[in-house]
Amino acid sequence: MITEGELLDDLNPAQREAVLHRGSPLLVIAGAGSGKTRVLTRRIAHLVLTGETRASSVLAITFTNKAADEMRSRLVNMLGDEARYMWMSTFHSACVRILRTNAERFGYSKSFTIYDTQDSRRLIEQIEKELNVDPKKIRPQALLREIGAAKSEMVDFESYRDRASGPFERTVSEVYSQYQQRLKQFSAMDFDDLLMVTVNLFEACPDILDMYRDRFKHILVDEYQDTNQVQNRLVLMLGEVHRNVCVVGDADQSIYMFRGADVRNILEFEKAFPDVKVIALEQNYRSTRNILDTANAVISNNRSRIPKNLWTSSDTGPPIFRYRANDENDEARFVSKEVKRLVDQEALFYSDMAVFYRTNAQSRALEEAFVMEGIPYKVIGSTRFYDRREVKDLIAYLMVVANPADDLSARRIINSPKRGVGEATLAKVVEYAKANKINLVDSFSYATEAGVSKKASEALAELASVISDLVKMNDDGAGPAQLLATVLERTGYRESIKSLEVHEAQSRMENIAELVSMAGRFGELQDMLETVALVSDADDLYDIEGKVSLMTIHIAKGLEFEVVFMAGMDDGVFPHMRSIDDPVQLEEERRLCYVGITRSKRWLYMTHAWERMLWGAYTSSIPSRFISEIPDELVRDL
DNA sequence: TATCATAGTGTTTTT
DNA sequence: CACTATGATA
Repeated sequence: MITEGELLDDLNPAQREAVLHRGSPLLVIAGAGSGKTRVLTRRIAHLVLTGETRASSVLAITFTNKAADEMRSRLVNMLGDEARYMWMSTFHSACVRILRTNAERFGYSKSFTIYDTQDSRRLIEQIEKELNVDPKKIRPQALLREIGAAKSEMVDFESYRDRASGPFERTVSEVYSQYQQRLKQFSAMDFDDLLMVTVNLFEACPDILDMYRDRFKHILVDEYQDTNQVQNRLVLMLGEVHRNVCVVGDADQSIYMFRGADVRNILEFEKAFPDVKVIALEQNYRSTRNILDTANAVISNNRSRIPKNLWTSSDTGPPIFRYRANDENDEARFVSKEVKRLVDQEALFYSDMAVFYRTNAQSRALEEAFVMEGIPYKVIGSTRFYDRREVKDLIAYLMVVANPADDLSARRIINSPKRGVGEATLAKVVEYAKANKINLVDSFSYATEAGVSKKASEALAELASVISDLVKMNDDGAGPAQLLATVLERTGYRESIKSLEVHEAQSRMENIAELVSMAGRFGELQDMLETVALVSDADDLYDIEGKVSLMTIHIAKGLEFEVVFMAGMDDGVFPHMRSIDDPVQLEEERRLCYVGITRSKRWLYMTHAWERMLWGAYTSSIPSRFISEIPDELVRDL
């Protein structure tokens, strides 16, 4: 176990102050690379080590599950097993935990289902059709976005209805209301509900709120600049009594406005707690001076910004390298050659390097070039493993087993694998379920009564019997892996894949195998489904050993690399077209650029292409304005 | 009902 | 271009 001295020894005065401060709320303004994670970890360790707080009274919120796991394992190293009792997770995971414990108090089943964005979109599209709204004219995504925005400001569908004006908002209002009713009926919640419903729960049941307020003696939140209003509300609610709230953030790294994040929460925090202690961490330990100067030069172009002076005592380092490529293939070739050269001449490892881009689509050309050069790489993010068709299909079976009220998942499995159930059959069972007020899954056994053809009703009866067996197995304690194996065999899912094209079949089987092996790590179905619903792209960061990492800049937040390539530095790509004529959004793009630059410890490359394949046609572009914001003397052309 | 071909349509970023 | 939605045909 670590000693108190060791905890504080290698900290600078500001960091130490942040670790030691007591007695009032604390706001740590932490510049990029200033050691905020270290401060957060040490602060928690110090609280527990000195006996001031028990680990189980600590609530620490991070941006990703991965970050939470890392912090927890560091704390376990410092404090021993007691650290395992800390609440350390994302807002979403913490809320799920609270909601599961108290679900019955507000009319949801304890085994409520969590819908991801894709599920929500499907449900909304379904509702649009029922309401005779053309999903082509008003895209489900647009509705979901609007509904999500409302939820992140805690506007429920009743209040939305009251304030709706104009045709669009009235449509949204109708869909929103239907959507919520349906979610409730299915005992399901979407991402935004997890947060909003928790706040509602606390408001409706003061005794529950008091319980958690009392329990969490210390609350710590990382990446505060990326919290939205509901999250802010949760923190303020929970922290109100003990007031031992410590939040860490950097307004210059706020890059999730589009998701409802509100930098003003940092200011709100100061307003909510007038006696707040503010500590600024301004020494950067990560990057060379050239990189820091570059970052500072770029970000200083943001007008709505509180100036800050991030400094470093490290060496000047290499200049920023710029390459002007003919097209995206030339750009990718340059990057791959340079990666090779750095490995050969600078004795760097592949895992020291990362390539960042603005949009996932840009990874393609890079991947091709890497394959060509034989460079090992890993694309982080892009299509989530759990979003793959076959994976979602199989998980839908498990979701129905865990929560039979989940009609959306029932709809998904009704004809996958294909069992001769089409639109007509679906309509009949849906109608039957509605008329008899039963779950859609339960209607499968009454297909004949519902007027379904003999062939289809036989298929549905068989499906119903498989599901009831699965439910029984689950009750008897069979693990998720065993359930999956049963689904694969009994439903003919495995068999159905054989009819696919060889390459496709192989890739699907691989994914299924991975899913089954992942399921094997869980004893409880519910645990598995929860993990599946809440893991993010960024949580996928294992397995980069010996590989170059490719990712969007958003995912790169919080990471650092010896060498960073920022590809696609073209006006229109980055900053993105849709942000260019809105000053507010342009500033967010610039912060994103700042985040990218500050990920680099030593080498930074920016590449741009004069021509780029876009929507199947070559489009010409000019270098990103962000490049021209870097002082010339820091840049070297290659 | 399934399958195939064709048309149309859309691409930011994600817990 | 790549994906999906739609519609004609078996």
